[in-house]
Amino acid sequence: MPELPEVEIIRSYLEPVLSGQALRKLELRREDIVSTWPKELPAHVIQGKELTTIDRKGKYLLFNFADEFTLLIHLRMTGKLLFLPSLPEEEQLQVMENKHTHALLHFPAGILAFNDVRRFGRLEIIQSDHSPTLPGGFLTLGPDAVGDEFTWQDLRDFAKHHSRISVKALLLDQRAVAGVGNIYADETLFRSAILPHRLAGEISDAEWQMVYQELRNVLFSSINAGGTSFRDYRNAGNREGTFKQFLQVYGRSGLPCVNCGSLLQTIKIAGRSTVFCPVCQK
DNA sequence: CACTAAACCTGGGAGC
DNA sequence: TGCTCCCAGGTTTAGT
Repeated sequence: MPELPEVEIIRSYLEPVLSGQALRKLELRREDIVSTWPKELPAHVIQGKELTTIDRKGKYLLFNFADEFTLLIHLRMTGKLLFLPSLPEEEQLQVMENKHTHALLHFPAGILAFNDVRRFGRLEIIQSDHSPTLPGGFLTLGPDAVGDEFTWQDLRDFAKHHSRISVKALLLDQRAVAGVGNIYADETLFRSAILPHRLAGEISDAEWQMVYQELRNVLFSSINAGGTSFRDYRNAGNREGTFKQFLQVYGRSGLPCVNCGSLLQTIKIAGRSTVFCPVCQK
């Protein structure tokens, strides 16, 4: 799925074209991709309401509507948000007829389609001021990885309380820092020259500062390049991002390290494939 | 606390 | 062609 940079690309694309518009209709082709908090809330409660802003926290998109309602969208692995007016007519038709298009948000400016092959993605409609009832995954998010409030000390402090997890597992833990997934975790650790299976409790302050800097650098660079399209990711205009060409380890298992020429290795950490250079990373 | 596997799903690619 | 197996930008839950 999209990680933070890809979700941010989608957010920044949609915000100027949709904010200020009223949601004319929420068309659900499948009911099971939507949940509401509290449960009794009907999903159509946001129909007719003005979309005021589109925010992002970690990998969540927040469509903020009038009267304190918010539509949370998480794309998980293969979810896409496609703004149909940005697509050639032929592609619009394909999206409308695609069996994996599960929801359509009708705005005056056009239709926003939610498409998700694997159906892991979710739409969650919440009352913004009822925080105790919010979905757990959203409530426990740590600081956003590109936000101003995020500091290197957040990483170190999380490590103090979870000293026996690997540094890779820490980066993937959305409670430690929100928005990092498998691609950018591996890229960050390579650029920091740190082995992914090192224990979080044994990372020095200087190393945490390095991880923090490299994480921010790679995320901002990817945002500037339109994100990474490794396989499924497309932006709201159904176009690929261009950051794949700058990946140094992700997807390069068995290929030579760009620094030293050693063959990159793959191990499993926290259930995820992890690619690293056994020589450059210490 | 922390690790693993399984669950949620579909499709693409490799190997036979 | 077709079958089987493995893999996938994520997260949650159950079991050890």
